[in-house]
Amino acid sequence: MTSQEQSLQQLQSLGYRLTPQRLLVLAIVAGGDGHMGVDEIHRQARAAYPYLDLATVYRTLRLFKQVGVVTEVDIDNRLHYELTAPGEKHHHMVCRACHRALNLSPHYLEDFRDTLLREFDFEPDIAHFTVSGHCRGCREMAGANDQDNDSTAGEPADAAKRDY
Amino acid sequence: MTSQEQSLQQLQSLGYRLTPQRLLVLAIVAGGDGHMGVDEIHRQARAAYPYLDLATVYRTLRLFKQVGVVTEVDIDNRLHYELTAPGEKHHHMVCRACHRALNLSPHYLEDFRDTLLREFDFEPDIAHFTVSGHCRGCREMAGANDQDNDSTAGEPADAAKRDY
DNA sequence: TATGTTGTCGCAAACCTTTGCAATAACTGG
DNA sequence: CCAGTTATTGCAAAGGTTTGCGACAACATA
Repeated sequence: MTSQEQSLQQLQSLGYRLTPQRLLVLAIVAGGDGHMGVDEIHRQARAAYPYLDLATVYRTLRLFKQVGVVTEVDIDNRLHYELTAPGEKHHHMVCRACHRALNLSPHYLEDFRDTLLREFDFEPDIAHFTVSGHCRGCREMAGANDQDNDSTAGEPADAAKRDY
Repeated sequence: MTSQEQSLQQLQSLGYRLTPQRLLVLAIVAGGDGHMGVDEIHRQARAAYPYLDLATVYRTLRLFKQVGVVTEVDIDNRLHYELTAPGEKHHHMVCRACHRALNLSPHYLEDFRDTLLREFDFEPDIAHFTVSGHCRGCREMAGANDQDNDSTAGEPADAAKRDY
């Protein structure tokens, strides 16, 4: 049984229905390499099934996330999704300057999770954990920038103070 | 010199202008207890200055965040802000079920930050760090729920599978 | 296969947040 | 104190995401 079939069976066993829309979205996310934007998923889905609504894509992906089939990554305030590969799970570090997403092994979060659970009875949602910050390249480029550079621009190299 | 005056002077020294709108928003955030929603800030601001636009409130808060004057907290996909109290800095754990925000001492994040910096040259944006998950009360209520319960409902206690 | 139940879809509208733009106001230098 | 520069505002519109609702379709049962 493939990973996709497992996901479908899991959905069904939880009482969710297997609709063509869901099969389609799952196939597309599984077919893409790495995280895909919602609009891209929608565009590809429309190619096969033109009536599929964007709202349905959002709902489907939200459901998939909830059952663990996909992992959600917030990149520059836009939702992206990738298949949750069992055995290759990872979290993400997203650079706020260049908006690239780097993978982060779960290993780095285990201690943190354990601490929160032990100290506060708080179970962090590490499954869809994303750390935002600045990657090496963009940090070098920005030079001796203080602490909280929140440049939302598309490209780095514009550390000017205008247009906050 | 009060903390607010310091903030204002910092803004000015960075080349930003001191406008009545900014003074007002700062005063309101400073006056509130804990994090405030944008709409609430806007509502209070309007009482004093009816023409103040919501977009200005957003822009002002974004600027304040960027300079470190306020801390941003994402609660249930809505932005909230609180004054960054020097010496009492803290991060947040936000429960996805009851949407309450708990404070988290920076101490718990230092190791994590150091590791990311050392291993990946990635500087996490811990200043506005928020961990989402489930708090004690909601975990007890949900019982033996598996892993990723993403109930977006307003109140707990409805762990039914409908309305994903 | 026919029928009932109810989860899901498409559509439209709402929500929160951001952005483009011309008019305005804060700061600078004279 | 006046004029020039340019950051900032208000407004309107867009952008990404969510939601209400009636029609529809997936699943179960017989």
